[in-house]
Amino acid sequence: MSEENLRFRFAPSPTGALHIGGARTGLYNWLAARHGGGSLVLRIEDTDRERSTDEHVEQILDALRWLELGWDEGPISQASRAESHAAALARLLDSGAAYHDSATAKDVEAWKAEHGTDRGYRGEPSDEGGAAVRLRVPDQGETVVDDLIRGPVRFPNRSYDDFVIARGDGSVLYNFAVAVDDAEMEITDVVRGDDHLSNTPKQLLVLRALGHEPPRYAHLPLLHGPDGRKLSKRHGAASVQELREAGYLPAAVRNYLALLGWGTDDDTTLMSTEELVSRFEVADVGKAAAIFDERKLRWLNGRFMRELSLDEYTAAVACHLGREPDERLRAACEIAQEKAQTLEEVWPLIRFLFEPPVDDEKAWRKVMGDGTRPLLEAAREALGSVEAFDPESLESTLSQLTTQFDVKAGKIYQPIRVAITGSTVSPGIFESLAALGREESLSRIEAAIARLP
RNA sequence: GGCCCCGUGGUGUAACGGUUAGCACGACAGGUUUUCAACCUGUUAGCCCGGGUUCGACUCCCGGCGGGGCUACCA
Repeated sequence: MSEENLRFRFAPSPTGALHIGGARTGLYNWLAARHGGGSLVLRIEDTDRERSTDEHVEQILDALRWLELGWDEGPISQASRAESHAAALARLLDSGAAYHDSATAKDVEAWKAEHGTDRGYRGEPSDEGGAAVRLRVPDQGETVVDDLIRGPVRFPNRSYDDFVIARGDGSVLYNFAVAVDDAEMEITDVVRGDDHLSNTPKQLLVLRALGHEPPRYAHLPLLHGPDGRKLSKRHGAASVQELREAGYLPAAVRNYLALLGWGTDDDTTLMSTEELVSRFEVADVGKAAAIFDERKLRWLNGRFMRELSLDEYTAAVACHLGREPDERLRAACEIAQEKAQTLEEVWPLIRFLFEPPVDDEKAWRKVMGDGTRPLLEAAREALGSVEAFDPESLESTLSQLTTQFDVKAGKIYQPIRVAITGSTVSPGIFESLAALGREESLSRIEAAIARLP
């Protein structure tokens, strides 16, 4: 390997929110750039002004920032590249490598009906105004994409149309713009989705006509939904924004996404981002499409959540809830940290500390059966008289009741839990009582007793 | 239709011309436990099919089947 300066680029098209597949492509570019000590260029692929909107650009930048995937140059929009594109286009027109052609889609179809479907369309130069520009594609030979992941992939030139590189109004099209940009920005490595593999020969043809050396290419397998089709909105969480709203941690998402299509040779699953950077290699990426499975993400996220310090955890929860990370929230987080797999799951566990108990008929029926009254009354007495209202004291006091009444622990703890939280699920009962405080705990138990039949 | 890519359990993956095909998630069972989560133990399930090459193929080759992508004056 030479000492060349590696330059990667991530070029999302802002026609919607940042898709999970796009996020993985961005991540792989980021990891590869960091791993190789190179730089990452963020280019916005918005040559289609009809579908690309500023709002979508902002969404994508926002998603990237949330994922903590920084870039070294950009974002660069296509508008700022217009002059370069026009100049390159003029050169191809001058050299005869490209020509104006007024043929419509119908004309092309008719041409193929006559010449066979396995042969690409070949047009004739036209002087008509408003004609699109097509690149001349040779009938002979093949264009080879030397892919880092798949090895050499051969495409017969004959099967490609003289494709359109600029519209009648002079604006350029993707396969042309992307080739010009990659060359002029001196991109060394293009890492992108598999859906671009068949387009690569077109870009190579443009590059050749312009006299540029092509970059290295690596085409990533696509991401599919649980039904095996290309991942889309139908498959639940399909965008980074949705992942964020579902309460996942950026570090967990990075770890999970990295594992979708790539693995380590020693079976390591849980990796910090530093470790990802040091171990990731584009050439090691697999070839087969992967299915996005949220269950493993949940597990991974739980692992990351539990490894956070209490301050980090509180900050993350506060941010997710849109609250201040104050002492009260910190105390609540302390007793809930071990319990949740996503940030979204934290609030149901701690809300009893901020609001009255939830009204859950099912929980009540399940737990507040016959014989509950004496147990709750005994608990009320015990809690009223215990000296220190801390988890340790509460445990020793309440555990005495289980021997006194000769019942299983759950028989007495569950009614207390439902009394103070309204739910059968909560953080540890002693911690919960302590966090709620003596006065409020007693009043909620009192209210529960009053409600008993 | 044409061109191209891909094919290891339900999911993500590892390995290799010769292993009892490994790991993780999930599922199931049990343990622990004040609920849940976590944790511990065990079980489950895989090389798409058919030919070749080879002493030997999941691994190499060919064919089939299956899935996917591209085939726009979209990106």
